[in-house]
Amino acid sequence: MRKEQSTNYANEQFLSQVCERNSAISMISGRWKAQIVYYIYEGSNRFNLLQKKLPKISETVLARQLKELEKHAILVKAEVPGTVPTGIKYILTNKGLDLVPILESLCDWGKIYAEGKEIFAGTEAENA
Amino acid sequence: MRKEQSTNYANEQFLSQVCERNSAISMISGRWKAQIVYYIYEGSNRFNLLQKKLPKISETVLARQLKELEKHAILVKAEVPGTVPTGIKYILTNKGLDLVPILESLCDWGKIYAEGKEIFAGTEAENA
DNA sequence: GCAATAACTAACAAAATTGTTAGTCGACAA
DNA sequence: TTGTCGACTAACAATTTTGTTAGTTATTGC
Repeated sequence: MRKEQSTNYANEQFLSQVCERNSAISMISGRWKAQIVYYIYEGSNRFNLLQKKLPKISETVLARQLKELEKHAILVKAEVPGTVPTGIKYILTNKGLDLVPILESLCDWGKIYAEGKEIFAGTEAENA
Repeated sequence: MRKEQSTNYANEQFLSQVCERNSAISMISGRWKAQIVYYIYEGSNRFNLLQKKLPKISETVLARQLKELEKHAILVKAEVPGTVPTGIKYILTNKGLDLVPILESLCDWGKIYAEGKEIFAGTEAENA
C-alpha cells in the first residue's frame, strides 16, 4: 500500500516529527472515520448497525475504516457473548473516548461559521 | 479537479450533511495544512518564511495549500505596505484563530498516547 | 544586460485513498 | 438445499491528493 521510498511518505513522517498534531490528524482524516467513531460512541457498535447509519458505505469500505481505527488503537473489537456465530462489537478505547470531545469542538467550530458567523481578518492592529 | 458525479464526491457531501464535523475535518486534513496554520499563528506569515519552516515542501504545493486554506476562509492574504514589489502576508481570520486551540488539543491527544499512556478498552461494565 | 528574489500558475506524473465486484465461512431458516 | 445473515477479505478500478518540472512578473543589485 504505502511506498516507503516516496516523497509523500517521507513528508508524512517529517510532519509527524514536527508535531503529533499532524499524526493525530492523519489518524482521523479518512473519509468516514470521525463519523464512525461518533456513532460507536452513541451506541451503534456493531457492523450492521453502522451500515444502517451509513447507508452509502459499502461493506468493504466500512471494514477497512474500522481496521484502520483499530490499528491506531482508537477502538478494539470484542466478541459479543452468547451469540452464534460469535458476533463482534466495537468498543472505543480510552484513546478513542478522549477524541470525542475534540470531535465535538470541531463540529461546533464548523457549525457556527457555516451558520453565518461573521468572518474577518485577525487583529487589525497587526501592522508588522 | 472534482468529479461532481462521482460516488466519492456524493459521499463527501452526504457526510457534510450528517454533521459539520466532517466538513471541518476535510478543511484541515490536507498534508501540510494544520502545520501551516500553526506557523502562521506563530508569526511565519510570509510565503518564504513558511518555506524556511517547511524545507521539504515545494513552492507549488505550498501555494496550493494556502489557496485552499484561503478558500475555506481560515486565512486571508494581505499586502505588506511599503514593499516593492508588493509583498504578501497571510493573516488568520477569526475562524482560523478559533481553530488553533482545537489543533492544540489534537496535539496533546496525540502526544500523551505516543508517549506511552496506557490504552485500554472503554468501560468494562459495558455488557450490552 | 544578467542574475536573483518573492510569489505565484499550468500541466503533468506519481502515489494514496476510496469505491466496486466477487467470494468466504459457519449457522440457521424455509 | 437453497437462501440469508453477519462479518469479513482480495483484487482491481476510479478518483483524489500530492509532488515535479518548467514557466511568469516585476524589481532591485551587480
